[in-house]
Amino acid sequence: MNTTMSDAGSFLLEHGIRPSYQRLRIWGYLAATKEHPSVETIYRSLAPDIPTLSRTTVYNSLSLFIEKGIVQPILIEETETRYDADTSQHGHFRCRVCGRVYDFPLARGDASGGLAPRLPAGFRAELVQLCCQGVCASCAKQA
Amino acid sequence: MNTTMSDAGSFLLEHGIRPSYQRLRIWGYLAATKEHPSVETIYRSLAPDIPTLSRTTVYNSLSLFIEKGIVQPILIEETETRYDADTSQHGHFRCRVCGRVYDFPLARGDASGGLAPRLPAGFRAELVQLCCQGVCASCAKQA
DNA sequence: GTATCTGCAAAACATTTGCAATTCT
DNA sequence: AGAATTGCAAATGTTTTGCAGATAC
Repeated sequence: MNTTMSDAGSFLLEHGIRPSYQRLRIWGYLAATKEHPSVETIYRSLAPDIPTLSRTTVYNSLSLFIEKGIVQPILIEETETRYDADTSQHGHFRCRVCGRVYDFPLARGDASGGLAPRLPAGFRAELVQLCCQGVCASCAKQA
Repeated sequence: MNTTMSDAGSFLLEHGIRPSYQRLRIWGYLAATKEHPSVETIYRSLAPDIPTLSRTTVYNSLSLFIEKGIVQPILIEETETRYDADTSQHGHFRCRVCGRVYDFPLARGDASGGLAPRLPAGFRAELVQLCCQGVCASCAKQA
């Protein structure tokens, strides 16, 4: 990705988010990584550079991003929520050895498979998530 | 389901779990419900009947059940983990209005769709979960 | 009699809330 | 000035841990 800070500003504005310095930095960090970081990871990555940053602001910003639809929370760990700036349809894989969370593409889904599950009549899904757990290629090699 | 207490005892034994009274009751409760209860729900349901029961024992028992593969934790709520005694392949739907978690069957999965996602080479999935969120039929009717 | 299991109390975390200080317009 | 935002401190709620007593084999 080749997103400059001012691009990010426009992007936030377009989604009804006032681009404060903290929000820009948090968004910038999240958009640039594929690590699916937790609040703690985001905080620790930015804090050295933004000494006054607080965890509360990270929580606040992420809640706002989720509400505005530009970030997706990933419930793949028992202990903490992870966040993903990629809101396109894809699956997540968590390695139980190293803890990393990977994206993976979904098989081209026909209406009945993939991520368009056949729900009972009257049920309307707004959000669908496919989460796997296992051992990643990198950790499997070392075993 | 038509599981008696002694059946449950054999079932636990077969899975390497010593069937203490508490474990029997917790397993019995979980196996009989489709509510996907949290620790708190299980505790509050059994405590009136087992006055000395502690949340710790509920946590301990569930951890053991998960380790032995007879219970699945469901990470579908941000606040608390829910548990399912049905370890067969199925999806979960959480209603954001009433909070209930429903099971739903998965579309017959061909190898590339359903719940057999195409992972990158070297990745081995041990657990796959499909979680949806939205509004259930019952809550949609009332709106 | 030795292992295991239970349950209380305290600790450890992640997350939320209240509020005062700060920043932006 | 007025509204939104930040960040500290305290509260909340879930889950874990240490340990002493109870229970099972």
